[in-house]
Amino acid sequence: MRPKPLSTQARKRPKQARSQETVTAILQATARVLVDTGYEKASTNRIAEVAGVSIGTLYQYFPNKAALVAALVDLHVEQMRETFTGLLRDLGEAPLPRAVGVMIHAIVASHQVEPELHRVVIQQLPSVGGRERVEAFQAFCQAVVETWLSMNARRVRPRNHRLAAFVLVHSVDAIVHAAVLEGATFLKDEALEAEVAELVLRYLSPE
Amino acid sequence: MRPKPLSTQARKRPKQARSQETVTAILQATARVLVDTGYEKASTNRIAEVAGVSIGTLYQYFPNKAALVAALVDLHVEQMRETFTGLLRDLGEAPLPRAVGVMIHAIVASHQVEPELHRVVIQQLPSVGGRERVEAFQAFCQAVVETWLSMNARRVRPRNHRLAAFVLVHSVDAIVHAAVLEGATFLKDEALEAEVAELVLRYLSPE
Amino acid sequence: MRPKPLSTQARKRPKQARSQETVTAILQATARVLVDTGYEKASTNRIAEVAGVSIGTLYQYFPNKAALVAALVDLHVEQMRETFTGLLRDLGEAPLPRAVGVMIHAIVASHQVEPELHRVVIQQLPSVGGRERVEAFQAFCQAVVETWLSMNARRVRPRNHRLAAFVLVHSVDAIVHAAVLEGATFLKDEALEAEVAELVLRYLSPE
Amino acid sequence: MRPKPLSTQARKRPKQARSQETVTAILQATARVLVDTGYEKASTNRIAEVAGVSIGTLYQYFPNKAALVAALVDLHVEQMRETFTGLLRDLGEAPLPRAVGVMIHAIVASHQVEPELHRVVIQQLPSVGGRERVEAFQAFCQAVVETWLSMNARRVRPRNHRLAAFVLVHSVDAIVHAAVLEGATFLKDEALEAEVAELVLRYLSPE
DNA sequence: AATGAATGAGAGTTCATTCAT
DNA sequence: TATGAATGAACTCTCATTCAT
Repeated sequence: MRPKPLSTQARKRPKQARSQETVTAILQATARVLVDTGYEKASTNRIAEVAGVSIGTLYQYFPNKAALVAALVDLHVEQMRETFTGLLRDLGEAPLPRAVGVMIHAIVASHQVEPELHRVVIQQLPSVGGRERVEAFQAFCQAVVETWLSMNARRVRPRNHRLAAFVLVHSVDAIVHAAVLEGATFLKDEALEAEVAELVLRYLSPE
Repeated sequence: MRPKPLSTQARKRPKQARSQETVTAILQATARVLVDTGYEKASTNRIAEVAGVSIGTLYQYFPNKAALVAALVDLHVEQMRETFTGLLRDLGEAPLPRAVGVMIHAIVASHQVEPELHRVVIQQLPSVGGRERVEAFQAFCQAVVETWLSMNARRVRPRNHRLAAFVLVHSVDAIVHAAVLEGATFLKDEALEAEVAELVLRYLSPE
Repeated sequence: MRPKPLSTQARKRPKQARSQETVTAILQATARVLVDTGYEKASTNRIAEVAGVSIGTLYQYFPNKAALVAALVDLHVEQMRETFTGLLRDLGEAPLPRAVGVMIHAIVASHQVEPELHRVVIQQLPSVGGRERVEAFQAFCQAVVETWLSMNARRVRPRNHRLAAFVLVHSVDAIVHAAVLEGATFLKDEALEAEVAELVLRYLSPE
Repeated sequence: MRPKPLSTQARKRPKQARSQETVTAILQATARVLVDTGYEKASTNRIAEVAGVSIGTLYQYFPNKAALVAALVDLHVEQMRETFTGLLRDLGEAPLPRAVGVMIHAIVASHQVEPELHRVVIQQLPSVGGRERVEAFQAFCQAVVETWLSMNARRVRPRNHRLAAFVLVHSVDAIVHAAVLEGATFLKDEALEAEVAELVLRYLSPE
């Protein structure tokens, strides 16, 4: 007997074009159902129905519900990461205020990729297969910030870069989260983004 | 399907001592099962069993699962609120650094009331009956901070007190959350608390 | 979290009279469905339906299908055992031919307790939970015969009593089985029983 | 439900060499999967995979699962039959003890052709397509024995040859079965075979 | 006030089988 | 002749909830 496939791994890599479309359809349906009905009420049968495939087809590609959701979260996190890193190119020698502005904007932007899906992912997903993937993204952001702090050590006040990265990423993240979840009245004008910049700059400034 | 009861309110207010004990036992069992097995696997039958009470008895006091969880969350939030406000007495005329230190400590302390339960409440609870109650506590904190800012308007830099309260509460909250969830290596020494104080003080300082 | 109940153990011991009836009804329904449709097509839903209880009730008493069938087999084997031992009292000092006749008759009789159910149990049950229980009965019969041989060592030819018991019990058992399964044309007249007695007596006779 | 195909017959007789190999691969895979995972867990998809063939190809040669298993059982029974008859040549005028010894050995040997597969076939196969084929082999053995009894009528005691064949074949068969299934500790030394010969000879001996 | 047996919709998942390519 | 994506009925089992006692 073969070992049971690890619960959150995809079942097979589709080879034909048709299957690729099917997988895409299933993941899109998963996102939609998750957003519409929440995780609790999102059943695999419903997802298959929305995807326009039979339940059997769904299970050909995903061994269980957790794996299905995990795949979707992976996709989402990957998109956030791309958006984030894409906005961070050429940051090296920018002056402090500009650098901070860019980084904050990158975080904000990465949270605005499919914000409704993001809300569900953050708020409702059970630990297994969901949350840790998002936390991995946060860890990645922290690493980026910590690296940047080290590279600009002479220009910033904090000496413990890891601690500073921890403080900064969580602060900014939380504020952005909250703003996104509140329906974004704050986010639309740039007051919030500026205020966050103020927070960060003052925290980093030598003196 | 039978029509779903909509209420999240408790069914009856027990007046006799014995009933009160029963309710307490049920809520404690709910907390334990929630912590032990997570929300997904916490069934009402299991909770009744752990409480040493029949399932029928449980439903005499709580009309449905949501109400049960809601009552537990209410209790928890109430304890957080008490801890929080308890630490905030006589803050009126304290100098800025001390006032900030006290407030930060109050937030930290309120998060350390039954931290395991807190983790479950924050991470796993479905919207209904759980999250909005926690958010209500955050809103309360924000109101407190906003009030304090207004009362100390001359001594602090930000002019938009609502925005500042939003920024501060979410920042501090998120950092504390994260620290609690990470197993609290940071929290034990006071480095983190000091760093957060730095963040807030610099944000508030005029010029 | 409690350890998962071993797969073939019953779930709870019913305390009220009503539940005892329910359990009986479920087991009877299991027997009927097993006989009517065979093991493969016997679904738990069908069994519950025939028993006149809901599927949930069935699962209150039996944690899974295997446990349900196992309980039924236990009951059946117990009845066979009672029939068998009931016919064996006062065998002690009977002359050889009479003793052999009685034992053979006991085996035949024990196979005629609900022969249709017996057929299903023997022919169709998957290893888990079914077969080994029947094999335990065979082992029991072997032990009885071996004991009897030892107690009558002077009167019988074979010296290796364990081997002799093995040979005898399997022979008689198989012949009876086959006769039962073939629709019992042989069994009705006593020719077969006499012939088996011949086989055994000749095997046991000293010289 | 689509109408279920009723046939147990193979779909087409492969004529080309390649097809023949494919069929062989499928049947070998069936045997392996049956032995490894048991009948319950043996799925046609799994068999096709093990055979290194697509599920579609499997269904080109076998109209359904029953036919597939039936073909395998046919093969197995055919091999048993060949082994059996192969050892029975030139039995005609052999003295009684030798003849009996040869026949018993033939039965034992025929049960040792792929004993693991035999176990599965005997223990696990559902009636349809499996069991009756094995019973056909038993009937064949009975016919052989009955014929031999008739041809040696003067030398043997029993007058009802059909009944005697029934008794003998089932006895020997059962003992051999049981020995094979028990892991064959008895079978290895020849004590068992000798004891069975004793049983049979005494049963057949005139007076 | 307390019990616990009973309910049953609906969940996740499997697998024999088909058919367009 | 071979492929493998797609199908969907049917399965086992859970759990929030009710109600007669």
